[in-house]
Amino acid sequence: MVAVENKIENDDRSLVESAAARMRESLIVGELSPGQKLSEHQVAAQFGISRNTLREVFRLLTSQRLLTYIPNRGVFVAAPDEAAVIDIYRVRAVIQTGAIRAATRGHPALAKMRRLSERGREISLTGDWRKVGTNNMEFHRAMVEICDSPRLSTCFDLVLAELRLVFGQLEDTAHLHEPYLDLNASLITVLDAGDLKTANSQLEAYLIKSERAVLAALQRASRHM
Amino acid sequence: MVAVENKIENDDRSLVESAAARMRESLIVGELSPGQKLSEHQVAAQFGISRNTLREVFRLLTSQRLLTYIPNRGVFVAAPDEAAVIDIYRVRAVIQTGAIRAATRGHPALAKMRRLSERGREISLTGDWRKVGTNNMEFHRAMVEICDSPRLSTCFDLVLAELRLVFGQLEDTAHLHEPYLDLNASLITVLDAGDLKTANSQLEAYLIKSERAVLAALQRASRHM
DNA sequence: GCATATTTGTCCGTATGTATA
DNA sequence: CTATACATACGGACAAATATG
Repeated sequence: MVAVENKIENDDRSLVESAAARMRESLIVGELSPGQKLSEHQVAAQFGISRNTLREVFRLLTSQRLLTYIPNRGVFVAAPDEAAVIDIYRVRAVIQTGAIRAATRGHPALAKMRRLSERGREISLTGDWRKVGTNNMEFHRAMVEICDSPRLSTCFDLVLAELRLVFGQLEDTAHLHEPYLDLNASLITVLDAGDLKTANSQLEAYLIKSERAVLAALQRASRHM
Repeated sequence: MVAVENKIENDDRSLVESAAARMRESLIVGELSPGQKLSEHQVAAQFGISRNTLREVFRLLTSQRLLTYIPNRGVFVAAPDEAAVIDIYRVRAVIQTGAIRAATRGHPALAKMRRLSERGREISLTGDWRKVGTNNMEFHRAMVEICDSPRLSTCFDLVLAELRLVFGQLEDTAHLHEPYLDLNASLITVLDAGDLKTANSQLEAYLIKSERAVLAALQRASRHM
């Protein structure tokens, strides 16, 4: 049902943390379908950990909104609906416009963004759209780093992970990221020039466009079920 | 050492959730000192729950930054330092200015803010500064509700809880809240008038002032130890 | 609507490793 | 350096809630 044989060097962390990381990855790449029930017994066996330890993992991922707890019924893979998507983009708007407002010329995060933007173009040539998507997320993650705020970055990571959960529900992640390569490139050019006003309007345009695309794809997906 | 005999009607939730709520309250009101080690055995006995259950509670509160995990050493009450305070106010600035930018006349949250502001004045007359502080937090919490974003509100609640942890370290919470009654009242007046520009500059003034006061108090407190 | 099987919620005992006096 | 204390993790147990036939 699910691939869990990745024992990829997680020994530096505690068992519950490494297991949480593994399950987090499974969730993000879409190996588990949203709404799916996760049996304690079964998952514990798959991950090779005890039920007690697994319950700690569940608590962690539930607090990150990747899993959903229903009392006396167990945990389920979170299934972000349209309301969730709308809310996620609301969070993004607030945090990312805040980031741009905080942008100062020469900030390390800007260089990182430029690097990621260029790398995104390279990846797009290979046609690996999943990687393009991941790269795009890293680009926006770097944008938030302009704030130099670990707490804002953590909060942002949470909603991004949730968003990837949504992408996992969709089939065609291709055109969900491709059109934004140009926008991202333009954004850093404007930012480097210090034109925060234009940068913010471009960002808002991006967010609206992206939100609409995700919502439309989500509605298509839910209709096909 | 710590009062834990409050079995105040927590039966509707699961054991771990009610225990987490109780411990959360203990942390926020300052019953436990920052940096203090929390022995699994001891705390489990005090709360009347098993160590397994307690560990789930610890995971929850750790993800909320109220506790700190040190591998193989256990959990400790989080001790937010100056860097944390600075970061907290950075988050507040981004989220709360975002909230004000989203303010529309007649939004329910504005009415709530007005109610809380007036209530704050009443409480201040009694001289119960702890309650004034709590009221002030609720005021700002209501401000974030303008966004109509559960995720932003949750994120904001997290940093507010952390901030209360800081207050727990200080003795004189009195003048940490009193001067802001006027500012809050003024803020809603300006917001009701729809003058977002002025509202934001007043908010920024508040945040800077408050941050400086907290930082100063924190430095005084750390010197006295 | 009932009886039964399954699963969650919670606890205990215990073995092992890690940190500290 | 040894001993003690403690965190980490496991497996088993049982009641209560839920799902199933």
